[in-house]
Amino acid sequence: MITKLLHRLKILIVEDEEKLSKLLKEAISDSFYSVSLAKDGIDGFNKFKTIKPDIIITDINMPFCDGLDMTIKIKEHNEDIPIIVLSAFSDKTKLLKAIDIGISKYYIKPFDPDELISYISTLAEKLNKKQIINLSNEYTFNNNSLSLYKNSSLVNLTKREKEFLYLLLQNQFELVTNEEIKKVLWVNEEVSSERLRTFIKRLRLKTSKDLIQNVSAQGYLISPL
Amino acid sequence: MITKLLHRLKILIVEDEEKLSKLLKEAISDSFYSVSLAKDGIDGFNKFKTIKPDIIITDINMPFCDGLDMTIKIKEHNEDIPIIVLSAFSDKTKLLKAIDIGISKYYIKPFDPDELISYISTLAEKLNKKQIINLSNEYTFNNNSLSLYKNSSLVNLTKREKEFLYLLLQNQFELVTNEEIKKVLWVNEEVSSERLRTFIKRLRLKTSKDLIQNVSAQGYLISPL
DNA sequence: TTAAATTGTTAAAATGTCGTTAATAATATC
DNA sequence: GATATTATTAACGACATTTTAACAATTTAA
Repeated sequence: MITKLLHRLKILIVEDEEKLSKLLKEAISDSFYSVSLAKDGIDGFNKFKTIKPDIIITDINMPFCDGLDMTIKIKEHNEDIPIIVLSAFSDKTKLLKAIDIGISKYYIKPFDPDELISYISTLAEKLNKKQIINLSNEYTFNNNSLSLYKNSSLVNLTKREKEFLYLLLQNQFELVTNEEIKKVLWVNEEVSSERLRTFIKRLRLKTSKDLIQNVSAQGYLISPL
Repeated sequence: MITKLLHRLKILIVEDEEKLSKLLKEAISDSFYSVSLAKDGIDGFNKFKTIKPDIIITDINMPFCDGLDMTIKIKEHNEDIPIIVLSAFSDKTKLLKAIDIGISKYYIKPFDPDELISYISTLAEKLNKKQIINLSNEYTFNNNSLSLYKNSSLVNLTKREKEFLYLLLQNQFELVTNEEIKKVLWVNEEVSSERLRTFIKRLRLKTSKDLIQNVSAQGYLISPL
C-alpha cells in the first residue's frame, strides 16, 4: 500500500501585539505548518488573498482595521475556511458577533497556547482527511478512501486501479514513469509493458479516454481541474 | 406520503417565565411539532429523559436549577441533540460557556419569536432529512426506527438486515469493506464469505437486485437518490 | 412441541478480473 | 516522408469472486 502524502498547511496569524504573534509563530511552526504574520485586518485580508492560507488565527480587537470586519470579509470570500479568534475578556459582544458569522473556535486571553496548538492539529487532521480532488467536471477523487466518483456516483475500481490513480495524484501534473508505475503497482514482479498497457486501457474504459494522459515512451500523468 | 413515515417532532421548552413559555408554546405548536414545558433545569432534565424531545429550547438563567447546568448534563447524555439557548443581555459569560458545550443557536432577549420559529423549521427539515433517506424511487429508509419502506409500505427485515442497511447508510456513497461488514454484523464471530453472500442474496430477494451495489473483492455500498 | 421464519452450507452458473496475443493507430527519429 | 518504436484497441482464456438455487440446521413464536 502507498503511504500518504500530507501537504504542509499554511497558517495566517493576524495579531497587532508583536510579542504574542512571534510567540505563536514559534510555537506553531514546524515541518507540518508554515506560518505567516499580519499586523492588522487590512494586512490580514491582503495576505489571505495572496497566500491562501488553510487556517486563520486572528485577534478580534486591533487598533487599525478590526479582526471582526476582516473575518466578515474573509468569510464572504471563503465560507469554509476555519478561523480561530483570539479575544480579550472585555470583548464579549464582538466575540458573539464573530461566533454568529461562523468562526470555528475562540480563545479568551490569557489562554494556554498548548490548547490552541492541539486544536490546530485536530483541525489539520480533518483538513488532510477531506482531500477531495476535482479531476475534471465529471470526475472527483477522494484521497482518503481512494475512490473515484463520476458525477457523485462511485466508479467501480479495483484496488490496483485505485492505487494507480492515487500514485498519479501524488505527482499531479508531473510525469510518472512506466518503471515507477510497475514498481509501485506490482511489487517485486516482472511486468511486461503490455500488461501495463491493458491495465490502463481497462481503467480508461471504466472512466474516460482523456482522464489519464500518456507521454510516449516515458509514462503517464494526470492533470486535475 | 413520506410525511406518514415521519414522527411528529417533540420540542421541550425550559423557561421559568410562564408568560414567555406559554407564548412560545402557542407560537410553535402545530401539526408538525408537539411542545412540552418545563419550569427549571431539574424539571427540564427529567422531561428530557422521559419525553425524549428532538429539540430543546432553554432559558440560561433561571432561579432554581440553571439552564447551563442542565445543558451540560443533557449533552453528556446525548451529544447530538440541538439545544437553543435564550439568554439575557447580561449573561454573556454563561452564554459563551454554553456555546463551548455546543449549543446550536442562541437568542438574546428581547428577541423576535419569528426568527426562532423559522430557525426551528430549518432545524426540523435537517432532522427529517437525517431521519428519512430516499434510497430510490421506490425505497425509503427510516434511520430512527431502522425500517425500510417500499412505496410507503413496510418491508419485513430481520435485525441484522436493518443493521446492515444502517451501516451502509452511515457510509452512503462509500464502499464498506467485507471485513467491516462482518465485524459489525457478526461481532466476534468467524464468518465465511459465503455466509455474507447468502445474507446479501436474501436481502436482495426481499428488496431489489440493485439497491445494494457490489465492488468485487472489496465490499458493498449504497447510493441513495 | 410443532410450524414458520431465520440462518448456514454447498455446488453450479454467471460475472468480473487480469494476463496474453495480435491487429491497428499514433508518435518519434532519422 | 519512411521506418522503427510505442500506444491503443479488441479478442481469448485462466482464474477469482459473485450470484443463484437447493438443501440442512437453527432459532423463534404459536
